[in-house]
Amino acid sequence: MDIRTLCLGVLTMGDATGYEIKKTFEDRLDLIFHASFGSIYPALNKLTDENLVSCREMSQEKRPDKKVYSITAAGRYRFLEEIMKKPAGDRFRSEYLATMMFSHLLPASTISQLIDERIADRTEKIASMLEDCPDRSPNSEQFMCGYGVAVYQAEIDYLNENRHLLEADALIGQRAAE
Amino acid sequence: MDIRTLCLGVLTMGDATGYEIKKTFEDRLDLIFHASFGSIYPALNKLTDENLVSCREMSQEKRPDKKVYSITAAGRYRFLEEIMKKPAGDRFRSEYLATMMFSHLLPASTISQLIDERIADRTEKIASMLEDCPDRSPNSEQFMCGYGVAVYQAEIDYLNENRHLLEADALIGQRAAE
DNA sequence: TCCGTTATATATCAAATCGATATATGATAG
DNA sequence: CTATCATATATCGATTTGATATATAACGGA
Repeated sequence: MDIRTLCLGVLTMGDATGYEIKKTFEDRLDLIFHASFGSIYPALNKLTDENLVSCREMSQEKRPDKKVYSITAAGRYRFLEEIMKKPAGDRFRSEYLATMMFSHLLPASTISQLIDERIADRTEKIASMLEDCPDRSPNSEQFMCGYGVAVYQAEIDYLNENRHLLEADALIGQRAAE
Repeated sequence: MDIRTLCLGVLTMGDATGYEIKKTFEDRLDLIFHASFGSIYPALNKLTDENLVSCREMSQEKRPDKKVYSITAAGRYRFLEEIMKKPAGDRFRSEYLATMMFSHLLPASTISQLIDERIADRTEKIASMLEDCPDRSPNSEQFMCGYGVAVYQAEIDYLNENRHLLEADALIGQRAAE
């Protein structure tokens, strides 16, 4: 499954421009699947070439022109083929956790600050998820929203209960450095 | 922070071959930072060119020759510089969750099976984490291990409590298709 | 008023990274 | 006897990132 496939998926939910697809990735899918402009625009061009989406250009007043994409019947079929495949394993990259892994090399104050910031960030993300995801949404979106909240809340709880492990390490490092 | 930096990080914990570094990523860092052979070997070559690591070749009986890498003083300094920087945001990609997002397009049996498999996988991962991460480990490793267990357990709990949301969607999709 | 930032919108490109493949040997399991 | 797994390194096409460029309008603060 690549970004082309995910663009098809977003388009099954309704027509959209490349910009709007990026917004959807940012707002609702970043927890699931990260994608940048540099991959979305080329993906849409290729999908258009393959007749999996159609594109109509619209000129706008007071806004740049835009290209609105619609998924075609062939596109829907292709998307179904793709999501029938066994999903590959998750791929995760967190510079934050990588930093924490080496907390014993950093000053205690830096570690504490990073943890505070993380908790604040996760708290914010939970709030915006709960706001954007009311009862009206389809079940799958509610599920995803709840999933995000559950995981982020687990992270917050864990940080609050175990931050002393890292803060102790950092203190030791600091003393050794003195 | 790139894979070169993380290789330096792994080498602060002791000398290792490229293969062993890959193992470390798989066994203990996959939750944190994904990396493949295709990026690790070139990373080590470049680090060697920059004198951030040194390399000694060792011929072995009954095993292929290997190259053991050690971090240099310059490497340690560079690594510290890198982890002092503000960490970039997490980058996540889960084909599994992407599939779940469109569960209403799939047969109910497929969804149920995927959820069962996910729970089994997470349960296994927790078990192996608890096994590999006893008290002897330094605080930061215990912290990471606990973090993984907490997040995976939250996922399992959430799936058990909310799988009906997706399974209901899939049933509806199935009826509509009939 | 002027200036910086944010939002809308598309496009491109070097650099980073993935994942598959190739090569070689020994051990272990079925 | 054969298949698979573990050790070990290397390469390469394809994918993806993240930064940058371009253009216009709105909005708020100094």
